[in-house]
Amino acid sequence: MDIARVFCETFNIAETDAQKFNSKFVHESLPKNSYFLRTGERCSKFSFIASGLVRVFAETEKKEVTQWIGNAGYFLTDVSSFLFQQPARWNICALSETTLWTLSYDDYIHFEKDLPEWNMLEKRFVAKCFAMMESRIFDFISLSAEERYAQYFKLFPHHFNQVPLQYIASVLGMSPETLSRIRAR
Amino acid sequence: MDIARVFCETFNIAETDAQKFNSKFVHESLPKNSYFLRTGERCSKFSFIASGLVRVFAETEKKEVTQWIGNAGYFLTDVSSFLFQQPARWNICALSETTLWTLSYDDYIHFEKDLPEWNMLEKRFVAKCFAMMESRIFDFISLSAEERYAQYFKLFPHHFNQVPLQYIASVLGMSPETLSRIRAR
DNA sequence: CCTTCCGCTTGACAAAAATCAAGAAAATTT
DNA sequence: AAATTTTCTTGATTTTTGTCAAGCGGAAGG
Repeated sequence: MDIARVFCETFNIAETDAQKFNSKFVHESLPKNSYFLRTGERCSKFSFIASGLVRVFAETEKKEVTQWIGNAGYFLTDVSSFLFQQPARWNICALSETTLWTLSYDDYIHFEKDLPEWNMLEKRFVAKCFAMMESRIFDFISLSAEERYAQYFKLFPHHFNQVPLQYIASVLGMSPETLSRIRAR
Repeated sequence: MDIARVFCETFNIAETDAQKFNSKFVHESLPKNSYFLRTGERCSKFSFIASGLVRVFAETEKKEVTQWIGNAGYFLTDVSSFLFQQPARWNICALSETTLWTLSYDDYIHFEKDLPEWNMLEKRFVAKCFAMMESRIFDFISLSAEERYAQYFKLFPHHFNQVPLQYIASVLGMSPETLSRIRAR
């Protein structure tokens, strides 16, 4: 998997420009059930998921809440924790053997200093994350549980044979039983 | 209201740096019920709400969905439409007489070209927007309707005597009747 | 000042979803 | 392969929420 290619497509820049970033992303392996990040830590990685699946979740007094399932082709980090070096809100744990291309925070800081266009690329990246979240909120306030399931199934059909359904239920904001019944139809 | 001061606090920069941005933000008045933006347009403004209230909403086949209520102290734009010059998703309409400080897209482009730190400021701004959305999604999947109401009331108590409750209900993802009943307790 | 419109509340009922509990199915470990 | 754990499904019940309809009250406009 070629990070430069991914950068081209994600940030809409020329392949020659994207090549520059390639070298600082190092290959990393994340065994199943191992943690990429834990709540309270400072996130020091900005990674691209080359293969595998990860679960982003938080613990509350009552229950464990899954915020997102990440699969190959997505970038992975705790945005707020990484950018502002704050304590992380999320746990991030591998659901299966996962491989990453990882930029360390130190190398990231050098990009920020040395590459004038870097901040613009980052801005575009974060703006796209924002747009995803905006759409998700719109789905929560405008769609029924069943419509939200249909939406998710259209976007991530491959999750359904690889991710425990209870986690998907949590992402969709419903109980596992409700998801099971919706699927039965 | 001093835009430079707001920039200092929002982006965590020195007041002298912030002064530079001041001049390009022009004062603008938005009468009650007039539109800042309509779905499908290209958003050409990045504004700061000096006073008043606006409603960000979209039409669906079934109903009108209010995504957000903006009040004094917040920035106002359709992030995706402004940054990527795409057709806007949102309608934005003044709920009351509103005053803004507005940066035009043309001046914004000049900032992007001329000020090396501009993209970093923007990145921070968008990252904060992202963090807000992330929290809101977490609330949707982890809290009950009543807890979500309590949360909203804590954050925006002043909305409740100025914004029609049906709009707040929509922001919270519930029917006006349900909000009314939750409030009755 | 009166009328009209809009927003809010309330009640009755229907629909959707959560909860609790039991058992089946699948995956993992031994 | 058997045992154990985890995950998923299903049923019964309760709780929550949505829908429809009626009525109240205040604001806006004639």
